[in-house]
Formats: sequence, structure tokens, C-alpha cells
Amino acid sequence: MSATLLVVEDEPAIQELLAYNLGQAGYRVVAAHSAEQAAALLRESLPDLILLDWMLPGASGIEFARRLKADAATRAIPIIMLTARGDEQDKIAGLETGADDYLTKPFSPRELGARIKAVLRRRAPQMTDDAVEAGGLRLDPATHRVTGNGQPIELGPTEFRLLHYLMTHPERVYSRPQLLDRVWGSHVFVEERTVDVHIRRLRGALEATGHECLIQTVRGAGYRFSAKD
Amino acid sequence: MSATLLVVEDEPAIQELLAYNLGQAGYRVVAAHSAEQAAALLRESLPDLILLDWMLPGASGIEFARRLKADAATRAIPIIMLTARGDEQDKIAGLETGADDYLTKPFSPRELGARIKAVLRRRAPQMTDDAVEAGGLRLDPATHRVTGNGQPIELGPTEFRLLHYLMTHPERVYSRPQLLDRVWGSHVFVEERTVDVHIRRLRGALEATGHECLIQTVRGAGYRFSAKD
DNA sequence: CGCTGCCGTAACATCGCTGTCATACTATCC
DNA sequence: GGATAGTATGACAGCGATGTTACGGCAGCG
Repeated sequence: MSATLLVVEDEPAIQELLAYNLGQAGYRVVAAHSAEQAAALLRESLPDLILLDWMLPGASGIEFARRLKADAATRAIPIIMLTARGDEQDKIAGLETGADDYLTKPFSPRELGARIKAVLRRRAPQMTDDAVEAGGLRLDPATHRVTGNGQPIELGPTEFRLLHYLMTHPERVYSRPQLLDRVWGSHVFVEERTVDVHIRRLRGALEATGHECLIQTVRGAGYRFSAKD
Repeated sequence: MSATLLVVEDEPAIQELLAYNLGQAGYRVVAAHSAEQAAALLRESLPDLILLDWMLPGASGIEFARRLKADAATRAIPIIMLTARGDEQDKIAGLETGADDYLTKPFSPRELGARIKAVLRRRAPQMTDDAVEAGGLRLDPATHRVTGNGQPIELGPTEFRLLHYLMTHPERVYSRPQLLDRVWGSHVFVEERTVDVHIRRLRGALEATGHECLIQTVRGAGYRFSAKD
């Protein structure tokens, strides 16, 4: 459940520093020293977030960000810009190209961590490995464990992801296609009714501690996780 | 619930970007790369809003907008213009042809979303998923929930849509054909009397918290939602 | 290889929503 | 007051959405 970060930074010292700190924080880190290398890495696999230096040799960071946001494959990836000066002009320009946040050097590891978590939480709350709790039900991605009132609950991988998604997006209805997109992945071809079955299995598992009522059916709309009522 | 957007944009990269972002935001997106293709699509079905590029091959965006506003069938559809530079002259001309808003490239997804919401709210309030409240009655499309003075109220899908439409268009009488058009959809063949029945069911559900008086009958005209009296 | 656990699909059962009708009620006009 | 048009109400049949279960396939593992 740990997110993968791509660091694009030409100064080796800072790159090392970032890689070490982020590695310590539990992220998987992939590093690139130029926009070209970063682009090559992106062809291999997509990270969950990109840390992008403002000043890069060759294509500048802002230009690279623009390219990323123009490409269907990479546009969904949140970007945090690393900029040397706190120039308001740059900040505006950065955010306009689609960057989700920016960070002014020098920055503390603590601040870096906080920004990354905030951005990941905003774009995809289930990517952070913070434990979630509601109504006595607790799900901890770090230990891959679910408990209801302290009692352990066994879940299959899909039910775990499903519950994780719902718990990190509570009080909101999701249709079957939406859940398939966000829990199964957007390029999977699966019957809509499959969602029903996994909801059923999830409820079955939650029955042991009486938490099945947290998964609510909204007829004609989809499903909702709610600790109210 | 979710609005349909028509994107008219010849640059594939920007079209993709828009389609992706808007799709994520929960809108249904139809794309066209030219005014001609857009016109053809409009003959099939009408979107709730049109995002129109200023520069288009063939008929320019401004000319196309003028045509849309000249046609009775499409005149009501709001238009947001996409323009490359912040040229004041273009802005004036765009708004003069009937565009409801305009957006200067490059723009952030956040700003795009805000503009679309604002325009839709103005033209078709029930298309946004903002919560509505009046007289202690609260309806939240995102969570698909209705409460009266905090007490949950159960509604079927049709009653929910009906109440949503009425609450987002308060203090105004709607005839049965109008309600059938806007709540059921324009190409559905249903008896007019059916509206009565659903109004009845809606009132029945609202009685639990004493909110049934918000749905008022206007003899010979139709129904009205009003928090006054 | 057999066992085990998980997954996706299909088939069936069930429940609730929906549209229509018949009937009772109410307002308006003469 | 009676006639008439408009509206409210309750019952009902049909159907679609959802719940539930069973089964076959498949990957991991000993």
C-alpha cells in the first residue's frame, strides 16, 4: 500500500537527500536527473506522485509538467514542484500548469513529508497508509489488518481494497462503475454485478462484529460507507 | 445528477486533458474536434454545457457560438469559451456572442471545475452535487441523503430526483409536463397523472418531519416548492 | 499434483420501485 | 346547490435492481 514517488532533480546531493528521507518515510522512490530520463522511466511504470525540480537542464520543470498534464497516461499523477525561490510569480505559473503543490528550498524533511501526505490524501486518500477508523471499525493499511471493536476480521485482498476505498471516502455514494474504476482499476473489464458479490462478502465478514450496517445500499445509485445512523 | 458536457477542441492533447479531468469530476463528456462534428453531435442529443475552443479549423469558435445562439434548439445551452490569450478584445467579443464565461489557456483543472460549476448552477442548479437546504429540509446529492430537522428521510430514486429538482428551483410553479421533462427526461412516455402519485409519495415521506407543506399544489398550474408561509 | 483460498460469473430469489387505474375528494363556476 | 374539472389517495401488477448462493477457474503452495 506504500506509494511510489518519482523524484526529478539534477543536483545529485539533493536527489540523494530526498531519496533517503522518503525511503525512510516508507515510500518507494525512483529518481531521475533530467526530464528525459524521467520521461523514459514513466514509460516503464507510473508513480503515484512526482516531485519535480523547477530548474532542470534541457526542458525546464514547468515545461515538463505541462507535457505530463497533456498526456492522457500521466495527467492524473499529482505533481509537487520544488522551487529555489519563493517567487509568487513562479508559484502561480506552477499551479496553472497543473502542479498540485509547491515547495520552496530549503525545506525540512518534516514539511516535505507533510506536503506529500496532503497531496496524496487529496488525490487518492487510500494511497496513504494511515489507519482509518469509523464506528468501531478499524482498518490499518500498514499492517494490512482490520478489526471490529478490537476483534480481528479476515478479508480477502479485493474486499480489503474495497473497504479501504470506502472508508477513505465515507459519506458519499459510489456507483458500480465508479467502484470498478477506483478499486479494481480503470482498465479492467469486469461485470458490474461483481461489485455486488464483493459487497456481499465484505458484509458477511463484517457481520462477525456487527459492522455490516456501515456498508449501505443506495438503490439506483450505488453503495456508501457511513458511520451515521 | 451528472451533467453532460460537449467539448469542442481541435488539439487532441487538450481535448484528452479536458476529457480526463472532467470525467474524473463526474461529468459525462462528449468530444468533437470541429464545429461540423459538434453540430452533428448536437443533432443527436443536447449537452448541458459546451466548452468551445476559440480557434477552430473551418468555422471559428466565435462563429459557431453565434450559430448556436441563433438556433432555438441550442440557444439555451450555456457556453464556456476557451481562449489562448487573455486578450480583452476577444473576451468582449466572446461574451457578446452569447458565451456565458471564458477561460484563458493555460488554466488549472481547479479553475475549470469552478467555472463549470458556476455556470451550471446558474443555468441548471440540479446538475451540481451541492447540498440544498430550505426550511429545515436538507438534500445532499453527493451522499444521496435527505434529512428533515436532522432526522433521516427515506426516498425512492424518483422522489429523490423530484425533490432535488423542486428544491433547486424553488418559488416557482412547474406544470406536470414540465416536471416530466425535467425530472423523468424529455423522451419518456409517461402519463401526466404519474406526477401526482409521486408528489403524493414525496409528501408521504416528508410527513415524518412535518415538511410536506413545502410541496404546494397550484390548482390548474402544477406544483411548487416554497419555504415561505 | 492435489489442496486451498480467492475471484468472476451466472442463475435464481426477493424486495422495492414504478406506472396506471379506479375512486374519493375539493375547488370553481353557473 | 349542483355540475364539472382538477386533484388526492390507495390498490395493484409488472418489472428491474439488488441479495444470495453455487459453481468453475486459477494462482500459490506444499
